[in-house]
Amino acid sequence: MTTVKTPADEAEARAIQDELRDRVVLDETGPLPGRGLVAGVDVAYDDERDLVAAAAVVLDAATLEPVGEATAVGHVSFPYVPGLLAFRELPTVLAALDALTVVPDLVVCDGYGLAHPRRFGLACHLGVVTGLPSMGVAKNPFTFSYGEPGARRGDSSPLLAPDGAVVGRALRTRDGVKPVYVSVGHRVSLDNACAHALALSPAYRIPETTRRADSLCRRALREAS
DNA sequence: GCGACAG
DNA sequence: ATCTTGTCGC
Repeated sequence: MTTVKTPADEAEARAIQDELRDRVVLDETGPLPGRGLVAGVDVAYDDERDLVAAAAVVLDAATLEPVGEATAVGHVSFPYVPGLLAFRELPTVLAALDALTVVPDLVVCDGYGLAHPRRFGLACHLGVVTGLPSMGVAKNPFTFSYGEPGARRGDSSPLLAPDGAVVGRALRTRDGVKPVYVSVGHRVSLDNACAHALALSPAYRIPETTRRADSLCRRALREAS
């Protein structure tokens, strides 16, 4: 059972990120696109009732057919603070991952990995505590900048931190549609992460993994007591 | 000091 | 994230 420490405050949360950051592995390429089992994770909130529902859905990367899924419901343990999203989402996400009966070869997160103020976003955190290769696909550029990529599916451009460092890639998954923002989490190369993101998005802007996880966690939240 | 800011 | 059905268009 993997878990995450719930910080008492924001300062402690940042300290935990600074401590865990060194454990991120960046010199592995990860599973090849279109091969193995890929999990998608997402969460839905009901702040009124103090509830969080997480879902993990595993797809066969070759066919995109689901081979496993699990959910978990918990209580909101941390407020939403940009840069500290992992402390809000991971406790319940890890519970859902633990409930899976299959072990994924890669986990796709709804958010960022290295594209983070301290280079330790949600996907890095998840990867480090589970040991699994992980990556992030976000719907918004957060505080990062990028040049508009070409208009065709598959076109991309570097996602840049304020200091000019490349922290990910703006990737067009559909012709003429706003790109998604891909960054490495743990034990995956940026090239492979982008190839996975593209292979997982044959019909919609968002990868099938997160689309499936999104609908599943919403259903779990509705059905939660 | 102020604003911006993944989900 | 969340409030939310049908509808316009390819």
